[in-house]
Amino acid sequence: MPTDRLAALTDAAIDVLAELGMRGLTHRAVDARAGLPQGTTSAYFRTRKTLIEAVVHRLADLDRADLQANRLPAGADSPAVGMDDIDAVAADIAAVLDRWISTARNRTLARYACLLEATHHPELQTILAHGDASRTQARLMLAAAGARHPEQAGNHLVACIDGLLFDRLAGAGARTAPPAGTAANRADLATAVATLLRAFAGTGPKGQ
Amino acid sequence: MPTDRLAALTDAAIDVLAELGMRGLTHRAVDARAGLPQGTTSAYFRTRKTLIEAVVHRLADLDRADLQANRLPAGADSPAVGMDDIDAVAADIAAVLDRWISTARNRTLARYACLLEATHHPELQTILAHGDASRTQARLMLAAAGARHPEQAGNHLVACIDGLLFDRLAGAGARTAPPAGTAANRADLATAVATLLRAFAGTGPKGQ
DNA sequence: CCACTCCTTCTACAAATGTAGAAAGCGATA
DNA sequence: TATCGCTTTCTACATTTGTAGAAGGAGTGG
Repeated sequence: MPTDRLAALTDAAIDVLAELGMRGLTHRAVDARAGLPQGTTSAYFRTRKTLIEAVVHRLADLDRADLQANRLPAGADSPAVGMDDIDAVAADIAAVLDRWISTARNRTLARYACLLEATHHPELQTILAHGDASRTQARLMLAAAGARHPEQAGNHLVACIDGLLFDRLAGAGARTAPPAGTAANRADLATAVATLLRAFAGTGPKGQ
Repeated sequence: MPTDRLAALTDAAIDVLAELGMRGLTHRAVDARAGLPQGTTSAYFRTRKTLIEAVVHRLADLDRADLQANRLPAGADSPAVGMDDIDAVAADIAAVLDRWISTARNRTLARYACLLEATHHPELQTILAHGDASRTQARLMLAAAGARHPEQAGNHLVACIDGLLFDRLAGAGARTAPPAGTAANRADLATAVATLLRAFAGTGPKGQ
């Protein structure tokens, strides 16, 4: 059954992509990273294109599973969401973000590499998965909180949260912000996210 | 005088980087893109590393010049900034962002490619330039507006604005948002940026 | 035991790439 | 004009990479 082998190869490819960049993603590098004999990747993914597509699909799957497991806490998208909940929701989101730059760092890096690649290879845009699910959730939540234009606000909100993520992953925040994986980082992210939630929900600020 | 030739090559390299990605950035590809005889890039940048470094420096320079030319309007960082100004400031920022995804798209794409590359090649992190200058400006502005933690808020603000940028460049916003270069896009960005400014300045929202 | 089928591993090879050095052009100065 | 120093162009070559196919097992049914 080649399915575990395929998964091993694809995961190795994600690591290679994260650590060596799109340029370093070669059949042989994946073999080495997976600890499998040379030629293995080439046998399973006859062309480089199929290898990249496999990576994209796996990333999409992982993200889907991740978001599924990390539903916002009960009621976050119900009309009864109040100001107190917002801090809780923000903390949850911050926890996810922090994991994405610490534990799941490689996956996140690989995703950004693929997003950039999708710019000149439109067929890769399956990676919408992440963005789309988040957007729906954001839209529902903001609508429930009484935002005036939940669709637009949701899009802006998700884009901004992704900005916080990328900043800590590859931007200046990677140097200036508290180290990934620490409570301080989660706290810092949580205040930012809370500010965003309040702002895009259209309710007053609580001070930062 | 090789300086214009160097500039031509580096600019061509930026275009190649934007259009073909890090993988497509080869000496020969740059030659072709610049319309110069094969071997030219190899003569000026003996190794690929120097070529990339040249690209990074050029991007940093261009960004510096851009930010210099696009200082926030008079008084934006003076204590007298009021709520009315915020919309004007937001519109200005939105205009810059819109240009970065329409006219200057290649430059922006190349910058993100380099940022990702800097993740595994720390010596490339000269690209701070953009982030740092923006951060300083943001911090000053927020401090003047009376934000409680201007440093932290400034960092968050810049990260979020970059998130809006990346979203339209390579994220879902590239498909869902109004087309780059249009007034509609600038307007959409402006409302998002205004919301952010108000939120991180700690002043009440005006509704989105 | 054999034949057949799959999965795995190895090998081959053309194309592309990084890099260095040779050749060629060209302006200035004696 | 001959020579020198420079920039530009061309050529060569070892590596790396993508891709295909051959060789080698290992299990299964006859």
